[in-house]
Amino acid sequence: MFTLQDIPSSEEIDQLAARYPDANPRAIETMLRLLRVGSDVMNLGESHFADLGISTGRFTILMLLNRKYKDGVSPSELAEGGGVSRATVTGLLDNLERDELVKREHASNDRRSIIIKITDKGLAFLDSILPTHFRRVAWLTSSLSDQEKTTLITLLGKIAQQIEQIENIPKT
Amino acid sequence: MFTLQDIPSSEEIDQLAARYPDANPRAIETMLRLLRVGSDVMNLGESHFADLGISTGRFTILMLLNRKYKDGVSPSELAEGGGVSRATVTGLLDNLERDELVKREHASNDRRSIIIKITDKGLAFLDSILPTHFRRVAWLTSSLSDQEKTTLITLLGKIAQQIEQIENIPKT
DNA sequence: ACATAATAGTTAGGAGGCTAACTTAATCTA
DNA sequence: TAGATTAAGTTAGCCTCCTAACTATTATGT
Repeated sequence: MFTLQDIPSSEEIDQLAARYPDANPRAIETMLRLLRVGSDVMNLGESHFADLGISTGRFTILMLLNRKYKDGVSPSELAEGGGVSRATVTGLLDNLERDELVKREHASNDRRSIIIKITDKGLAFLDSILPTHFRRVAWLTSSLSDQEKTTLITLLGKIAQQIEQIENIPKT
Repeated sequence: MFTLQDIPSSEEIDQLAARYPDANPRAIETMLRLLRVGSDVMNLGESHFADLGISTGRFTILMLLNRKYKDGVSPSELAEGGGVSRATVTGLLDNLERDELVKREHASNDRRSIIIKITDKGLAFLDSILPTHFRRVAWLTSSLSDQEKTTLITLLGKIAQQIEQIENIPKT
C-alpha cells in the first residue's frame, strides 16, 4: 500500500489547492490522513501476522470460517465475505490446507462445489493468537472514549456513503 | 488489500469478544470500519488511476516531484516521502521514464546518486488529471461539515499515536 | 592513508493481490 | 429435452509491493 509518509502542512495543501477551483483543502487533508492511518493499521497487522506464520488474507479466511461458518462454507462465499476474488481464495486455501488449518470436502448436493471447514488445529491456532490480537486492536483505540469511537464510526460511515454514490458525482 | 466485506453486527462482535477477556467489542468494530473505508478509498483511487494509465505509486511519485521537488530529488528521498522501498521506486521510475513523465539526471556532487525531475509532459499530465482527482476527493468528504472533518482528523490522530506506541502495549 | 562502514541505486526472487480463460457441472429456455 | 448460458473452482500470467544481495561510491576512524 502506497501512502504518503509526510503529509503536507495545511499551508502547503492550501497552496496546491488554490490552483484548482474544485479542490477542497480540508477534504484533501482528511483523506490523506485517513489513508495514512488505514495503511499503517494494515501494515501493523500484516507484520504481526507474518510473525505468526500467516497473512492477513489467511487470517480473514480463518475468522470467516470461525465466525458463522462452523458447518463449512464454499470458497465463493469466502471470496464474497472477504471482498476478494475466487482465484485469490483458491491460493489462500492451498496454503491453509497445507498447514492443516482448513480442509476441503466434497459438497453432497452440487458436484461443482466444495465445502471448506476449519480443522481442530485451525481452531486451536485461532485460540492461541486471538487474545493477543484483540489486545492489540483494543490498544489502538484505547485513547478514544466510547463516545469518540461512536463518532468516528459515524463519520467513516458518511464517507462510505459517498463512496457508494461516486457515480453520481457532478461532472463539472 | 484484504478487508472484510460485511462487517459483523454489534451483536456478533459482542458474542465473539465475550470469549476473550481483553477484547473490546467497540474497538473491534471501530477498526474494522476504519480498515474497510480506508481500503475502499484506496481501491477507488487505484481503479481511477488505472483508467488514466498510471498507478497510485506513480501518481504519488509525480505529486512528490510536483510538490516541493521541482528542482529534482533523489530516488531515496522519493522512497522515504512515499513510505516505500528504494527498490519499488526504481521500478516506478522505470515506468515513468518510459512514459517520459520523469527524467533521470546525474548528480554533480555524488556520483552514486541521480536526480529525478518531472518533465514538462509530466507536469502537463498532472494538470490534466488533478481537477478531476481533487473533485473526487472533495466529493468523498462532501457530507462532512468542516467541524466534522476536523473531528475526524483529530480522532485518526489519536489512533496514529497509539500505533507509534504499539511497543508499549501491556503484556497481559 | 587505508581498511572498514555506510549509502545510492539496481537486480533477483518472493508474496499476495488481480483478471481472463479453462474445465466441469448445473440450470435455463425454446 | 437439446443447446446455450451460467456458475464453481482452478490455472496462468500480470502487477505492485517487499527483502536481500550486489556494485559502485563516499564517509569514517584509527
